[in-house]
Amino acid sequence: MTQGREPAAEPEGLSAARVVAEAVRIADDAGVEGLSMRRLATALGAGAMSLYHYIANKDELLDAMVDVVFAEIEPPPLDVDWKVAMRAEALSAREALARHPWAISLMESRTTPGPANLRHREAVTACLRRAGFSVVMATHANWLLNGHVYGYAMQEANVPFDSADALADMTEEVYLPQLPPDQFPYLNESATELLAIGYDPTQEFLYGIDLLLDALDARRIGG
Amino acid sequence: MTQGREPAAEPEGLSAARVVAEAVRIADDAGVEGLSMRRLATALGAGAMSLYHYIANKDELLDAMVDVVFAEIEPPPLDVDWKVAMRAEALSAREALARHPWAISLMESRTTPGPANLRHREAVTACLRRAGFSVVMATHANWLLNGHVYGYAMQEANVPFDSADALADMTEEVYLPQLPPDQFPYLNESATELLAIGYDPTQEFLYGIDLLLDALDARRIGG
DNA sequence: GTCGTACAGCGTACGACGTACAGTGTACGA
DNA sequence: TCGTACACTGTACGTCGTACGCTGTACGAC
Repeated sequence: MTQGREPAAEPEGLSAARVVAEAVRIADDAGVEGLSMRRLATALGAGAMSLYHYIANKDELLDAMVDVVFAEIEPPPLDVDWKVAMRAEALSAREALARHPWAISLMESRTTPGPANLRHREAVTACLRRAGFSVVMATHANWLLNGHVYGYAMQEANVPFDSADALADMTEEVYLPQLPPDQFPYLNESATELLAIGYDPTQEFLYGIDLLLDALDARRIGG
Repeated sequence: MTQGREPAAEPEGLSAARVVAEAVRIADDAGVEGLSMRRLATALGAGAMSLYHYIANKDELLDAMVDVVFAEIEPPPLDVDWKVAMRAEALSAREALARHPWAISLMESRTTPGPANLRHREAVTACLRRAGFSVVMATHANWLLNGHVYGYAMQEANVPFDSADALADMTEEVYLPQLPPDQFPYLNESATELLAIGYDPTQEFLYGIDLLLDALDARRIGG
């Protein structure tokens, strides 16, 4: 058996970072349900049990994967207006979640935040506090903005189309027929009109973020 | 073997509704990961494979379970101001998700809405349209309000304490020690201050809903 | 040079899982 | 009396996470 310092043909032998990175890659193109310890090990040119030298169990692996996603979110820049900064942060978060669609479902079940998560939260809180938010108002803002990012990602997952055209086709052929006007007059009307104007749900994210930032700005002092 | 019209000692023999209801009960006190077809069957006094006469597969069961949760959400009452109505609806949704914590993680992965889901969406859309929202503005409102409910539920799942006291204890003993002031000055400050004033994250939901309703009201006409 | 120890990795095995398949007894219409 | 349909089940297969005990190698101490 090939052992010791020559794993197979891989860069440098195993390591926690390499294990987690490969897990992310697999989840990216097969989903979390497609990520098994055996498959992960095979992709790394190793046996399944070797992974347990770097991670305690699969749950810890999932924790680490979520933290990788948090590490990809750009913290809000500190040299611009807070609204511009938080808008950029939210967009970056939305992009990270779009790159790793599995992350949103994992985040729900993970209760202990990883280091990248903490670092990111610190940066966001710093941005808000420096902009004049009180601790309580910054907490409100954090809950609202994060909630928008997560809530949008969840709803987007239920309408999984990458283009407005694809969504339009699907609406016409699948959704609308399920919405007879006598049973669902308002949904039918909405679907019809949105289809006609070439509706693109991507805009919803920005609409919401801007609405939230404006509303928070108005309540920034006082609260 | 006891067969035919006398299952065991259960109400009326199996049925899709009974299977789904029992699945919800099991998930309520053991989580989705504690729900297996064998366990569900045992709880119903049946063999595992009997379930497949009422549901095609486990995925379809999960779809049906999610729809049960939607059925529990009170539609917005039509005889009051739209803000009051939507506030009540959001609260009801938040309560349903709190009763069934597993639902939020399932909703992410389910793409085909069940009948209760559709009925509920129809009622919400009706409420908004009658309040003067255009189709597009109603869509904005829907995304935002739903997003808030889901996003809040997700964040709440990461801070799983039923009382402000329990959260305070945990903050003092576990969270704060992980936030040294030199590394996380702002998070440390926030945790300390929130701890001092007896912060209760439950209020965040209402704060967010009211902010959203006010902001949407201002944009109701035009948009 | 020899040896003890620590480390990295692996093979096997166990008890769960979802579910395909091939039955089984009973009720009921003909 | 019989055929068929129905409600239900036992067994078995392939997969999962992972406990356990084994390997070969590197390296410091002597």
